[in-house]
Amino acid sequence: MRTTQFHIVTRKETPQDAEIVSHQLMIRAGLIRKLGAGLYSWTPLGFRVLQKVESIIREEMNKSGGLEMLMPAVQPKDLWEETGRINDFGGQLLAIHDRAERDYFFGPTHEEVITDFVRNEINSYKQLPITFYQIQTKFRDEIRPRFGVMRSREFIMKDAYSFHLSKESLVETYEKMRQAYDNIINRIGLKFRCVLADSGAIGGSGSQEFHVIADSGEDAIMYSDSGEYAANIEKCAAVSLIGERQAPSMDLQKVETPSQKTIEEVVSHLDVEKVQTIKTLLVAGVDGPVALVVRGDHQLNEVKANNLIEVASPFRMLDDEEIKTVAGCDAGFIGIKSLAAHIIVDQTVANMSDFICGACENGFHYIGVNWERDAQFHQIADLRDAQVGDPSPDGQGTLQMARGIEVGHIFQLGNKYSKAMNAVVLNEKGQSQAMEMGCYGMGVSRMVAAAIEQSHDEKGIIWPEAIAPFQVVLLPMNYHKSERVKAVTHDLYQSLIGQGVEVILDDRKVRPGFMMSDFELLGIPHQIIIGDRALDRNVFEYRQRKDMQNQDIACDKMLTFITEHICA
RNA sequence: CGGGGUAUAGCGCAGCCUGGUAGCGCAACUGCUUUGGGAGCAGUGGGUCGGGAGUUCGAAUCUCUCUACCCCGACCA
Repeated sequence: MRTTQFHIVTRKETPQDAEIVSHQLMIRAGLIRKLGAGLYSWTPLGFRVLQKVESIIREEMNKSGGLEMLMPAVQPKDLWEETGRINDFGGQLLAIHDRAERDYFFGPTHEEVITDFVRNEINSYKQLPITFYQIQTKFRDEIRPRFGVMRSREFIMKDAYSFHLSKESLVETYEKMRQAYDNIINRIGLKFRCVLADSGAIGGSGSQEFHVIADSGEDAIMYSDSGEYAANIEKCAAVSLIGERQAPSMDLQKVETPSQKTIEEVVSHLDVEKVQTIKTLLVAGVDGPVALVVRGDHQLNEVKANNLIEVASPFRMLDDEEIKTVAGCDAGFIGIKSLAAHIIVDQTVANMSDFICGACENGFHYIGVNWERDAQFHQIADLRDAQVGDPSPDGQGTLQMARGIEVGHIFQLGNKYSKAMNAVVLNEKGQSQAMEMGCYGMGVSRMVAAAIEQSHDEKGIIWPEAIAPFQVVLLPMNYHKSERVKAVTHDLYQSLIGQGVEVILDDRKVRPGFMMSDFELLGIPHQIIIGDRALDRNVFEYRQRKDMQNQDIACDKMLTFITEHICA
C-alpha cells in the first residue's frame, strides 16, 4: 500500500474530550472517529487492526471446534419475555419498533436467539455437543459511555454458545474455550490474567474473566502473590480477619459525637483506630429494610450484597428520609443496637468485640459494644471487598491487586436458558431433557483499545506484531527528488509485496521529520529508512518501533532480514 | 436518571458582559524556497454562530424552549 492511495489522517494535538491514552491515540492516529455518544466509525486504518484481531479469534475458535454463523442483530421482544431478562438488563436494552409497532431490541447479547435457534434445530443427543459462534455488532445503552471504543454503546463482540447433554460435557467444552481464549490473547501478544468472576446479568454457575493488564483498567483484580488464586474484586472472597471473638472487656457506653459523622471524624474524635469501628449501611430488602455491616476500614462489596437473596435487586441504598424512619437518626449515626432491620454482618464484624458504632441518635455513638450482650445480628455473610494484604482465600499467600481491562468472559450457564425456553433434546433413553449450555464472549473492538493501553509510549502506539495494520513501513528520504532513492524504494517495495509482507510505502511529498513522527504515532513495528546517505554505503537503515535502535542492513540482505523478523 | 458545564470553519478557541461588516491558531488548497526529526514566506477557499420561537429598526450577543455532546454522581453510616 502507498500512503497516497490510502487514507491516513493524523492529528498533532490530543483531542480535548479523550481521557485515556488509548482513546487519545486512536483519535490522533485516525483509527476511529466519533459519530455520537458511544458510537464510532472505524477508518480503513483502524479496520485493518480490527480485522486482524477478528481473524485471530476466528482461527482459534475454529480450531477448538466452534462453528461460525450469523444471527440477526435485531431481536423480537417476545424472546426476552420468555427468559424474563428484560429487567436484568434494564435500561441497557435499546428498544425499537417497526411500522406495525411490534417491539424489538437491538441485541446486547444473543443467549435468547441462539437458544431459539437450537431448540428448533437440535432434537437429538447425537447432535451434541455443539458450539456456535458469531462476530457481530452489539448495542448496550450504557449509562455513561466513555473512553472511546473501550466502553462504547455499539461495539463488536465475538459471542459463542455451546450446548450439551451433560454437565461433564459442558465443563469439557468450557475448558477448551478457556484454552482458546488463552491462545487468542497470547497470539495477539498481550499480558493478561484469567480470573474468577461474578456472572451478573448473564447468570449461570461458574464464570471466569480475561483481563488485559493495564493501569487504566476499570476493574480491580485480586491475586495471590504465591498461589494460583486470582479473582475480580467483585467476586474475590474476603476471609474473616479475626479468628475468634474475644470476650467483652469493656462496658457499653454512650459517648457524644456532636458533629462526627464519618468514620474518619469519629475515629479522630475518640482517638481510636478504624478497625475498632463498624459501619452500618441500610439498603432496600426483599422484605423490609436490610442493614449491611462492615468494619470501619472496609468497603461494602455491592455485587456480593446484591447476590444475597434478602437484598432487593437492583441494589439500592435507602435515602435520607427512609434512613430517618428506620434508624431514627441521620446517616452517620446509624448503629446496630435495637435497629429495626434485618441485620447481616460481614464475617470479620461477626468476630469483633468491644467495637464502636452509631447510637441511632444524632450526636451519639456507642463504644464497648459487644455481640450477644448488647446487640444481635441475624446473619453472617461475606460482604466486603477483599483488600491487599488479606490472606488469599485458598490459603496460599496474601492478596495483591492489579488493574485490568475485561476483554473476555466465559460462563457455565447450565440450563437456565434451555429450561426457560424449553430447549430440549431426546437422550439415549428417548427421554426429553433440557440442554446444558455455556457461553463465551470476547470484546473485539475493546481488545484493540486494550492493546494500545498496554503498548504505547509518548510518541504513539506500539502495535504488537500480530495486529499491526501494516508490518513494515518504507520511509524514503527525498523520494521525489532522488531518482536513486525512488528506484531502490520501489524495488524493495515490490519484493516485499512479493514475499507477502504487509508493507506501506510513504510516498507523500512531506518532509522527513513529519513522515517519521507520523509513523511513530501509527506504531508500525518495522521501519526501513531509504536515503542517499545510507545508499552510498550500500545499506538501508532499519529500526523497530518498540526500541527505535538504528541498525544498518546491507541492501541485498534486507529482504531476507525482514522475512526472518516477521512472524508469518 | 440526578447535578454541573459546553455548543461559533475539519480540529482547538476568542468574540457575548455593554446588540450594529464573524475573527485567531492548527489543518486544507496554490505558488516559490526548503528537504535526515512535525519547515519558511506569500496567497486562497471554507461558518444559515446547534435547532426553533421571542424582544428589537437590527441578535453569535438579550429572553424562552428544544436538542446534542462533555464532566461528576452509593462509598456516608
